[in-house]
Amino acid sequence: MDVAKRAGVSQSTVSLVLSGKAPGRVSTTTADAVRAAARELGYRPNAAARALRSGTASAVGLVVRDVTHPFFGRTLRGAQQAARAAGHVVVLIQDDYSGGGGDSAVQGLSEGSIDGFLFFAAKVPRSLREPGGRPIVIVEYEQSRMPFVRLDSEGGTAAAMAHLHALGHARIGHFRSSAGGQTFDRRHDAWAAHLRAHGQDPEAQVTGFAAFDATSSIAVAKELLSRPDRPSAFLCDDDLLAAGMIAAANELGIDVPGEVAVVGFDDLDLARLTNPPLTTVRFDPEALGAAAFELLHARLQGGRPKNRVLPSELVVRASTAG
Amino acid sequence: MDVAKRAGVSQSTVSLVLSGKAPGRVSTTTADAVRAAARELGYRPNAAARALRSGTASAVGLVVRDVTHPFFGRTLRGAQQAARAAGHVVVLIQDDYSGGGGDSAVQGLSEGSIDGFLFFAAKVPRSLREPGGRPIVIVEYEQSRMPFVRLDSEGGTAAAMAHLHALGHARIGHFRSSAGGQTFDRRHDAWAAHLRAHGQDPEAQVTGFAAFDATSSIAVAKELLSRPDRPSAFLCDDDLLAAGMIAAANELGIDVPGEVAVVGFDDLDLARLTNPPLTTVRFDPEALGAAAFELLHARLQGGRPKNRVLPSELVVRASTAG
DNA sequence: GTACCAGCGTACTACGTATGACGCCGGATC
DNA sequence: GATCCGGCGTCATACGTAGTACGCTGGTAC
Repeated sequence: MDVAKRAGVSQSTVSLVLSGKAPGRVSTTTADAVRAAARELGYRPNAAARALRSGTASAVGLVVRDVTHPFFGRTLRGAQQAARAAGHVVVLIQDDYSGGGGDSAVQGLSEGSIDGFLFFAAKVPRSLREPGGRPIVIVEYEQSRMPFVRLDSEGGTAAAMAHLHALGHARIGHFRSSAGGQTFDRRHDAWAAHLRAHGQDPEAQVTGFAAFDATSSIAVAKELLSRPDRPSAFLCDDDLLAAGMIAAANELGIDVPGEVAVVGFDDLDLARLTNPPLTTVRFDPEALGAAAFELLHARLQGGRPKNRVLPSELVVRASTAG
Repeated sequence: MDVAKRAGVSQSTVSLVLSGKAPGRVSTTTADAVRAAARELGYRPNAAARALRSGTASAVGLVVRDVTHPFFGRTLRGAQQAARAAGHVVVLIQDDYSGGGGDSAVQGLSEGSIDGFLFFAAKVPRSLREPGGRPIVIVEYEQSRMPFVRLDSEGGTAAAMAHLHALGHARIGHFRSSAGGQTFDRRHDAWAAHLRAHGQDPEAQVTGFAAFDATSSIAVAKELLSRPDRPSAFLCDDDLLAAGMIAAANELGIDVPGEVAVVGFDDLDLARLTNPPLTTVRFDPEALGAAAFELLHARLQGGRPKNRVLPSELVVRASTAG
């Protein structure tokens, strides 16, 4: 090792100094000399060798099915900031972990170069195993077998429903995501619970499914808005769906919120761009990402961290008020 | 190594078989036995050891300043598909490579665990160096020092301007991205070139800058739309800006496209959700990502690949027509 | 029968780092 | 003066793989 030669010490000493284990083992003078030599030579430790020897790569993978959803970028950002503070790196892996097997990217990285995984998941297959014994923390999905961090969709839904209720809406439809997954099941359950608590039969309400894209959401929304028993308000599983519904209402000449009120979820940037702007249930994705990393980090240290549920906030705009 | 023991061969033989170098060195019978043993034991080669020994990690990093932009996810998807076909993995790194130095994630990964980098860049600092001698391919930025892949913004802008011209628009404003960078400079230059070619002075047109978020774009758009010398059409650097302008027009009671026509770039999903839907210049981000990976891969093989410029397509919707 | 060869497989080393075991040295203790 | 001890460093090894050089076996050619 060149750095060792230049500093006039052994390779072991260099390793001790640069990995921060110097105190009590190496004098300040020597440590400074090593650091100076390393800087002058532009030395960078080899990550592969370090990972091989130490068994830890100081890197965690964030696995996501679709990186495109705007909500996700902010989750990543939160995880990344938390990771950086702990001296780790987050690498993002786009992968449809279909069944926890195969030669997916996750499997490819699971041995040696990644310490653990954050699964950003609408739904997690029952068959998911911790690949190569690497710990996993699930983001936005709850199950008994694995640690998780998720959003309080129940609370958010309850707040949105209470808001609509206070505006006089009794029959409220549910425009659901066809993506499936716990997130949306929770919203649907909380929606149904509210209706039942106010003497309505959820089964009798107008509901429909659409995907998170304009073509699908507008087409389905048009159909829902054309029903003879159209409700006076719709809870939409996501701002993208809500935007689709508003676009459909505009096309059909239905006034929002006069004839139909619309509520979304997530408070995407898009929520301010629709006409009218969207009332929506906001979450804090950065906090979600940070909490997820912290759980994983605790597990890597051998701990047994507690699962977390993060709160929501209702943002009222013109699609329900005025 | 357990696999070797189980198959009754040496570790060397296992390595030969599993890395595909068996033909001519190992008999089919032995090779099959090794593969069977590996499968039964659920053996996964250690990526760190492999990277250390071979000097290549079969992984490339895609570095991006902000993963949130919808356009980006699709670029990643394209790169990932191309990489998978070549037996590589793409990891995504969110990093503001501010000056090519520091203890950024890029630097942290540059030695040993990543073979090369794709820089998805609005702008690339002059000081950017290939970290640790790892090759870089720039995405959507052109300079003489490094290989690049970019979109034909000139051609796209020319098509959009020709379209507006054919509809009778002579004075055309430019709603510009404050993000800066070559992409937008090219669009601005092509916009100016068109105007000059038709006897207009670009300097005399209405222009303004905004960021890619609703707050900024709507506020600036309102100001532009309120100018006494408001043009009959606006070219917007991005669909997000265009959506902001449409939202602002709606708020101000200005009819789109009757009083002002709006054109965006990228054909984001959002482009179908605005009211009216957006005429926009579409690119193929998947192709961009794939081309970028292919250039990097060629460089890793020691080649000197040619830079590439990918074509555009004008998508006409209601924000300019009828 | 000797020499050679092709086919098949193995021993061994290197990659660059982390770390446990050990060694040296000067000062303090009795 | 012999012993011990704390402070400071170094030696040597191991991590799991790739690849080079070598060795064995049985058949073929002379």
